[in-house]
Amino acid sequence: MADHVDLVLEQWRARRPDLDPSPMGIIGRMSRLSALFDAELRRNFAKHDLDRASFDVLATLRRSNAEHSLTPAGLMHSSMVTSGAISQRLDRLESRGLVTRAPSETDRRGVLVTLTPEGLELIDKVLPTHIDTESQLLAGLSQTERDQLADLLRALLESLGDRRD
Amino acid sequence: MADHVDLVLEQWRARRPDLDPSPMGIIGRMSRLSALFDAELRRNFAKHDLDRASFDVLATLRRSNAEHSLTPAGLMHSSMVTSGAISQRLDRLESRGLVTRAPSETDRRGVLVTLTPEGLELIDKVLPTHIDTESQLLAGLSQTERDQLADLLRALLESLGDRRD
DNA sequence: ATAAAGTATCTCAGTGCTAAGTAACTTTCA
DNA sequence: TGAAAGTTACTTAGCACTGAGATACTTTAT
Repeated sequence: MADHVDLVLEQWRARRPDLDPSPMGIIGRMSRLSALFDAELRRNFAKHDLDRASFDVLATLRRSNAEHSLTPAGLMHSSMVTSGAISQRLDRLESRGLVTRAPSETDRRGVLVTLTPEGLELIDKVLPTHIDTESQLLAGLSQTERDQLADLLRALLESLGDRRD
Repeated sequence: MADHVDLVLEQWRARRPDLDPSPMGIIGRMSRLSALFDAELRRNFAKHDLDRASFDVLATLRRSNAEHSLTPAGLMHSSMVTSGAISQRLDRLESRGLVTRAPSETDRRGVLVTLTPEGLELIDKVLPTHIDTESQLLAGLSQTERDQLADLLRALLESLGDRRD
């Protein structure tokens, strides 16, 4: 069995036999899988008039605490995008009435972002379809394989400094 | 041991115990790893006055055949971006003198993209540093773990229809 | 008390992508 | 042969992100 990356590796070994392209066997595959996942998840978001960026923010607020609230900095750390991107995402969500921004009560620089009832309703509607979509994307692996894969990915993330906070 | 995604899974189980978030244990981790990989690889490309998009095109041409040539459609399939993105990437590379575009001899709609000597020199200089960077990103896994991971990712890609062509 | 350093958020110009549409050409098939 | 369908590459508007910088506030250190 062979996928597209196997072809790429073969080509490199033919053209540049002096280099060892094996790291691409992991990083190249991860990159292709991410692109495939993104395309499929985007299709589902579009059905609900959402995009990945908005979904990420709504979902992060939904799971954060019982009040469904978080600071922009908290959203930034969870999403791995810059502060500018968060500001713009919040502008869009706020103008659609899905989140509110309120001044922090303890820090006058700070802002508290909270899901509105409309935001809560939307994310609770989309979430099950999102998990279904993800589940279908993984349907080609057995439960054992999925567990092994999750463990290896966790080990890799930890080795790169990814922590709980 | 726990990474950021373990926290996310715990939060979902607390807020929505009716849903099974386990698919995120794979798809969420893949997404975080891709973001970390991208950031690190970009740092290396920038040292050589390149970006990921340009590197992808140059590398695909470099490994494709002895003439280092390919059609825009071939580049598109390999890169998983739209035809418009390829046109724009080629505009940039052509204006920097790293590739040429010539009319196809067999199909008057077609174009043949070829590395210039400057393009070849650049990609051959960057390639070893790129592989080094990738190798360091994977240094936290043993060789056995890397092989297991590559096999699982290949199986997943194949189940999603990724083929050699 | 105050200066310096640090933090939180936002703004904006520049960049590269997608989606949709166009134009030119090739293939299929009645 | 000729019309319809398919392919190839390109153009453009719109979008979301980054990186740099600005502003306002808080913490630290003297």
